[in-house]
Amino acid sequence: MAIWLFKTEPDVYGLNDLKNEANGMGIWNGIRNYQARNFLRDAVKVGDDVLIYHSSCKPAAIVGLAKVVKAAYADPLQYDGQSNYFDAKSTMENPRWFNVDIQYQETFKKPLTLDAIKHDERLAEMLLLKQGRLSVMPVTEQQFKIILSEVR
DNA sequence: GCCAACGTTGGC
DNA sequence: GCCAACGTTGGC
Repeated sequence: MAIWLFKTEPDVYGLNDLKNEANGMGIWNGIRNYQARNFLRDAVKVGDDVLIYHSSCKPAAIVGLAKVVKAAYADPLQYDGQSNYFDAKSTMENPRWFNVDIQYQETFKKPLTLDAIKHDERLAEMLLLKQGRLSVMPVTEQQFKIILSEVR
């Protein structure tokens, strides 16, 4: 089973929004970056752990945990001409963009800030630091253990 | 297929 | 709100 980090802006859809969904289950949509899309479509599986990271806020931090409850399916908004997520080049036969569904698990007692991650040499290899703009990325088992030991 | 222009992300 | 990094688009 794999571990992922999903970025989101809490002003748009944060960990609390997910928590407040029925059964804590929400749709992870709006991913419009090919590298992130490829992870979502090809590698994110039911049961995988998902660290939720809040970006564009103070402080940017890993704030909680969710798990995948539904693997990739085509994002209906890519066909909706009224939506910001509309993509004229998507077809029903060949969707470009995918969603997964995740379920709220936990809010960390001590969110792990970006600053703290930067200063923890054990986490220096995290893709979060290496590729700042990627919004869906894998996390190693070892990194996951270190992170959990810091936040609970 | 190169590369300049442009748009977006996201930390600060 | 600025701007660096970097992904995408489109002309050639």
